[in-house]
Amino acid sequence: MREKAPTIYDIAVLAGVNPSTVSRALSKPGRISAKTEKAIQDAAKQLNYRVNPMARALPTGRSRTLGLIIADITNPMYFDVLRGAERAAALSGYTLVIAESQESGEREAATVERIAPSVDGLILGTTRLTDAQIAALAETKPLVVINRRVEGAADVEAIVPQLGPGIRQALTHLADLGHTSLVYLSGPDRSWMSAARGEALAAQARELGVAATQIGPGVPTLQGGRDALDAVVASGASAVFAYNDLMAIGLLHAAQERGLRIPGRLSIVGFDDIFGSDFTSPPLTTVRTPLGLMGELAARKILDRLGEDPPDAGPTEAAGSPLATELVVRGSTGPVGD
Amino acid sequence: MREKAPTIYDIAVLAGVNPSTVSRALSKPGRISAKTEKAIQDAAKQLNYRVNPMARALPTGRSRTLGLIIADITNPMYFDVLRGAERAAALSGYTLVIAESQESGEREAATVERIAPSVDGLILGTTRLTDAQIAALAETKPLVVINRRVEGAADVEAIVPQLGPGIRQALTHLADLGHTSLVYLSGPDRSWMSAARGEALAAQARELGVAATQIGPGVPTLQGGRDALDAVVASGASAVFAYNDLMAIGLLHAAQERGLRIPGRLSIVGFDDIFGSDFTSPPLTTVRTPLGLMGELAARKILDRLGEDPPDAGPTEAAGSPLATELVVRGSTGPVGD
DNA sequence: CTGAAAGCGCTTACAG
DNA sequence: CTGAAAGCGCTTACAG
Repeated sequence: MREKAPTIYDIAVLAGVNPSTVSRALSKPGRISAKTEKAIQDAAKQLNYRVNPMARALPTGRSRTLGLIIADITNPMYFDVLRGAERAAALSGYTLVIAESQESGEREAATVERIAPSVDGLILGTTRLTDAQIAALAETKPLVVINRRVEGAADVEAIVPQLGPGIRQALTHLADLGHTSLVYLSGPDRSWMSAARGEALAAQARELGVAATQIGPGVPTLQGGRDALDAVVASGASAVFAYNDLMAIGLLHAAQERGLRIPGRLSIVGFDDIFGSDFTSPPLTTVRTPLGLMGELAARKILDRLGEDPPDAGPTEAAGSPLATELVVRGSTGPVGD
Repeated sequence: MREKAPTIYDIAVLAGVNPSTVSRALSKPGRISAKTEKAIQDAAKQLNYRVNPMARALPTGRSRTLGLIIADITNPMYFDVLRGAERAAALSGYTLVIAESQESGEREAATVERIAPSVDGLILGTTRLTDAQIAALAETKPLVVINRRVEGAADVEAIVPQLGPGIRQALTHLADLGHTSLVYLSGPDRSWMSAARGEALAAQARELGVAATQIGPGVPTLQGGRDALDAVVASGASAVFAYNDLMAIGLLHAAQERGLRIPGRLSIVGFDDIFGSDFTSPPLTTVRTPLGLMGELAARKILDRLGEDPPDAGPTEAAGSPLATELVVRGSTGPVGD
């Protein structure tokens, strides 16, 4: 029922040339005499030829495929990363393979084993692998990690947003509103990014002369945010930064259920600006992370290492500091004690 | 720097057998004498051998890869579909390739061209292809479409949720609250699912003796929901079903900004129960679509056609009617005129 | 510029 | 049960 697809041999017969010439004409146009090339193109069109990617992959060792591994596909943090990576890959004719590691280091290792052999490069979203494991993987093929820095592994590229600008803006915004003390509700202990946010916050708060304490660690979910309400209130701070938007939203809801006015009684700031963070009432003020760009950049770095030229200098490059965070002011922050 | 991976020839030498025996031992264990198999396994382990998926794909014509194509990766409707499909694929040792068609039929066709040759089966999320195009594709390899029915193409599997239960529950819920007239805010004209929801709603409303009108078409986004507020109010209905949650949430926000109490003045029901639909105040009442299951089922159907046995009879099968929708009652519906 | 040949790493009839 | 051989559909030195 399914008739077999035409091959370069069929084209060769039709165009009256050798199969190797067909291969050349199709894979590196321009290196062949114009008329031979045209005859081959015509024959290919006539036969409705499509190159067989598996057959091409064997001699070249390249599958033109990139892998993206994330802990939880439905974590909204990764929607934009996924989109950015997919678009960048598609622009270079690459295909994105995705796999979920489901929150466990062992599963992640198994997932990597499964995916790695068939991709030309790998992007690790939320990785729980050790630095050593990551470094070993990077020996094998181009590797980029997101939201984490790997020490002592020169060939592991890290895509980490620049926290400074967004945090500075947020702090200034709160100071302008009269806040003099704030608290950071941290995320998981093992989260590299949670620590980075806490440290950046503390450092800049010090500079601006506002008091900053830290509570946690918390689970990076809505429920984790809800659970932290008591501790947040107990901290006495008038403003809180949650590790991520999910926690911020959970906290917002819990606070409102207890009758605390937001932002009157408590100003809340999240991180990332995930989908849905503007659905709440009041909508969430948050430090936006350029997730889409991060995904795009991750894919581009791998493509560069694979020797693929950028399809064209998109608007991305134009931005001076593409990975800068920025404050998105919405309704969950306001004058202190309002 | 990157040393080349061991092959079955290396194993063959080490184990003192023919490469073809290695191939058999590795790809169909049990068909080989126990001790030879053990020797081969040991050698493979010692060399840290991994089968080369591209090399395996060439003679077999199977890449052990499934493709999922959706219009917009960041449409939350597809998060769970994606997850369900990825998990089902992973359970059978398959890998999921994903690609975005970006809302255009032509791009979708191009994307399909790019993906199809390297996958063993294809899942079409939001497809804009014509029935004829879909039928033609299905000649090539196993194909499943989601949220759409394709006429006259016996080999195209369609995964469509069962609208009846959820809609019946919603209608009963509203009737119990005293609502006697409702309006359906439809989605895009060309959306198969928008029409299906409208028809199911109209039919069941008739049965229950509640008046149902329809307005639209609308754009299936937050803004589309906002834009429909005037028309919804003008309809005079006390309750509105929006085509999807995004529109429902947009409508909710616009209504509140105009000072309409929700649900006092207007009860709002969405469809799908996407991520974030419980972030609003009041949280959204919605007809949940079993998106994750749909993705899982889509992948399973393809795997079945590829001759892969179900890894084990998971809880999924247990459910009598796995694709039934169900009402999730939250705060956006209430007594009429409250 | 193009042909003839070898090879990529597997799988699978075909023999024995 | 296992070996020897051919083949999957490409690519790429090597000649000419």
